[in-house]
Amino acid sequence: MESRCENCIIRQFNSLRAMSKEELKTVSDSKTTKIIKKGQPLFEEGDKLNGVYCVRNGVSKLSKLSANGKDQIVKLATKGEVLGQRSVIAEESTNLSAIAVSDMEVCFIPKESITHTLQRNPNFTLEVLRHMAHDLKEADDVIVNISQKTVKQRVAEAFLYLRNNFGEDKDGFLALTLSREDISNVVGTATESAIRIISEFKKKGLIHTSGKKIGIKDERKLIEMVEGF
Amino acid sequence: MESRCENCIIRQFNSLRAMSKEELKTVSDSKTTKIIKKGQPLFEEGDKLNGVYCVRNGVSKLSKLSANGKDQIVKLATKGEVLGQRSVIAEESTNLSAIAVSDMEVCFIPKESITHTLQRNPNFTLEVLRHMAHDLKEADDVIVNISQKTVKQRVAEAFLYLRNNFGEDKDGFLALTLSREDISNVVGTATESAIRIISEFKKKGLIHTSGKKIGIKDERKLIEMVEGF
DNA sequence: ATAAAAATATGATATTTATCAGTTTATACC
DNA sequence: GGTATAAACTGATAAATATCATATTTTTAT
Repeated sequence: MESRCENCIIRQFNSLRAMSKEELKTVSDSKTTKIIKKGQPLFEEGDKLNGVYCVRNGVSKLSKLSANGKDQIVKLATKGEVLGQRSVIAEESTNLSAIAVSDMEVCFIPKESITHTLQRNPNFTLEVLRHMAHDLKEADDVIVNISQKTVKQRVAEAFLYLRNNFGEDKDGFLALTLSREDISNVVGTATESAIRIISEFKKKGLIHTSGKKIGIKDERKLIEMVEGF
Repeated sequence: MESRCENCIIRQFNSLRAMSKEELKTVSDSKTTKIIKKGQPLFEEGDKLNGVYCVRNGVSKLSKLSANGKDQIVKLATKGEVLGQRSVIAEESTNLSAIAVSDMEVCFIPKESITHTLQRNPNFTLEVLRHMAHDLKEADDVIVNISQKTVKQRVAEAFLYLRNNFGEDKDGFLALTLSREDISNVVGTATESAIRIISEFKKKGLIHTSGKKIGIKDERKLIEMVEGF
């Protein structure tokens, strides 16, 4: 199931699309495809990365460990996203861990092909820059959300975010199933608090659950809650 | 007091140093120098920016208004930093307001000279990318801090940050004096809470104050507090 | 299929933080 | 220099959230 980057559709969603044919060929020749099982790390905080990971399938959480031993999930990355770029560009060890929250298929691209292109192809560099500018804006939004919204609002927002970005299955449950602990780490709260709020939402008919699966039942009310009614 | 970018030392601290002589000349010919009084905005959230601001002197807060009417300060930018880059690069209106917290001298550089260079000079683009990668890392740290540390820890950290980045005056007060409200907006808490904590720190001998000026008295204990003792 | 382990759930309580109301102190303006 | 205005401060209280203890359910491994 080895395939060429030149034919990979995923590329259309990320900065690799700004590469020239030859550059892409080099990348394709040097890349290796990996299967990462749910729960396994792509890399861990502090690692020196020798390349970047292009996500072909599945979802990874990007998180950072705090002094008190809790993880904070900073971003959920899916198909098309390139992980580890920041570290390779800044030439420093990574500040985040990347752990699969579903089975993943990723391509590892050694940093040389990336840095080489960064130094020569301004279109590519600019494209990477645009993506990073977008990430930075999102990070600003997260900061404001965490500091100004209540835990309840943030949980509601997380569910809407999960549906908008990962969709639903046939039964109306969020396609990406996270553990309660992961949810609390996205939201930035204690696991028990997240669980309590999930129970409350369920009681109020905003969501329905089945095991760890969660489905959105009353989108309007969730949106109202996020906006502060 | 009109001067040329070619001779400006500030440039050494930011991505403009990666520009060629000719590019720098173009920038210099098109730039305008502005004096911004404390409290005045460079730009406001939602503005479409026609260029970037290179800070020659003074400090600006970058903040975002939340739904409940409180500002969250995301970053404090000083000498050498270039503001508005993200917006110009992504070609979208800015997500942050920039307001002077001390008198400032800035150079406004029309976006054309920036985008033109971005498309042609990969060194420059890469340099901008490196700076943005750094900002993104810092933003991640802020997210983790806000969500995992107590308000007390964050206030302590803010004081240490202010000293490390802006220094002290002859009397041992933080060189950058922020209002209590600004401090609370950096920390992400209610103004009264910040004030209460400042009083407490003073009582415990961790800091000393004079009017709105604050000085660090016991650095070790502040550091211990940040780390959770 | 069953035991063991892990995740989810709930209650009781403690702690942290926000809010509201009011006072004092500093700052700006005529 | 004196008054108006805003900022800083303090207390009382309410609300939000974390923590600890424990029960229940689900998952995993044998």
